[in-house]
Amino acid sequence: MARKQGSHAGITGPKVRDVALRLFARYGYAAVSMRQIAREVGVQAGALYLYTPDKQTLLFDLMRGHLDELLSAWAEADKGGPPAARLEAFARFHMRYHLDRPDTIFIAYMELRNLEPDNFAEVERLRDLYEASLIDILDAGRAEGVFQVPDTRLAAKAAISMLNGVTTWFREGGRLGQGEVESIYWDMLRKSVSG
Amino acid sequence: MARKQGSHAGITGPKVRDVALRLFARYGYAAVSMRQIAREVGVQAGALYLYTPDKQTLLFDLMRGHLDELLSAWAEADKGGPPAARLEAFARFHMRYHLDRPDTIFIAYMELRNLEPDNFAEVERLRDLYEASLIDILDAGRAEGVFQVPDTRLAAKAAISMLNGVTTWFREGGRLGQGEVESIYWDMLRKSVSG
DNA sequence: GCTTGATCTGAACGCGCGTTCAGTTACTGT
DNA sequence: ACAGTAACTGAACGCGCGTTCAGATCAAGC
Repeated sequence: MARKQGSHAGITGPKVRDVALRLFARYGYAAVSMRQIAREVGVQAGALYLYTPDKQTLLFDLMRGHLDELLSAWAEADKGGPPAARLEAFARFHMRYHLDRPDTIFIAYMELRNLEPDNFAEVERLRDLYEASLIDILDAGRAEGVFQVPDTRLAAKAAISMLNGVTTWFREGGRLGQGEVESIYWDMLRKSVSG
Repeated sequence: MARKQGSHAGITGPKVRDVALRLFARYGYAAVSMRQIAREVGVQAGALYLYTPDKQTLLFDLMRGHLDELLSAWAEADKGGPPAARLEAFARFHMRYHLDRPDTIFIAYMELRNLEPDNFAEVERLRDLYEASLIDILDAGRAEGVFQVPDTRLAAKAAISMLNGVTTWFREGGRLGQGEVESIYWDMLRKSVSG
């Protein structure tokens, strides 16, 4: 039997990506089988190949899609203004965006080594693009004298590492709310780049 | 044929762990097969089971061994003194220790999800122990008024995230030397917990 | 020189892997 | 009513997986 009712292409396609995202995040790309994905989608394994040419592309599409969205979301959120304000906006945007998409972010940082070289290069390019927007802010602030950092590229890496750290432990309903955590982290970041 | 010459137990055992460490770090636990490990060690797959009961235990032993060493290394490196000095010692120790063992650290942070529940709990316990030593320093500094942090547990997590970040990009022979990077990171950390 | 035990091989076990494809079903357009 | 096509099944392909184990080999102790 096939296709129990109605057209499914518009449903099954996204569902495949959703399920793959969740399973890859939980168990890791290498540990998840196509049959396992198919089972949770509710189809046989063969049907997955109507929506992706292979498993590797499935992973790559998830990563590139994430980075595309991240870049355009920040482009929209960036209101300009003085560097200090832009940095705060960046920090809060980054934490909020990441906390809202834990699975996506987990994959983006953990499954890099499972990308084939070409795919890895493209993902890295997009990541550098995002990092560059933070470096821009730090450069602008240093030029104005409001930030004191010996090396903005290094500071950008340190800042992103710190902000990313939130995603590894924060859980809704814990000791502190998301807003409090955001403020505390922002405060630490602010001081770290100031005199 | 078996055992070409001399006794090998003292050689093969550590070699298995070394190879497993390197391969797990490069390709991920799930993506590395026992046959692949055996090939690089120079034995047949069956021989590995003289040195580990199974693949999972091999991973767990690497992790627990790492954390045991980390804890005792810090216990030895911690010279006490005023909180600011202890924090600097911690930061520099942490970066140096991690940069010296990139493969070990990579596994310790990436393969947690591949640990069975009991093993995970033990690893988490040891990690919390290490984090607690940083929290102690921050608490002491706050009590003396030299650190201004609203939440020492949060600050400890933020600090460790930031310091860990170094390991994801630093390569010997790059734009900056290890000493410079250490100093810049320490400076950012120092400011982030100060008024 | 013989036995003992440590060390390792080589083959095998059942199983699941990613992927392909001929065939089947259910809907759509005419 | 019928053809066409989108969506999917179910079986199969060759292959590698983790693990076990009987047997081979060599070093050491008596």
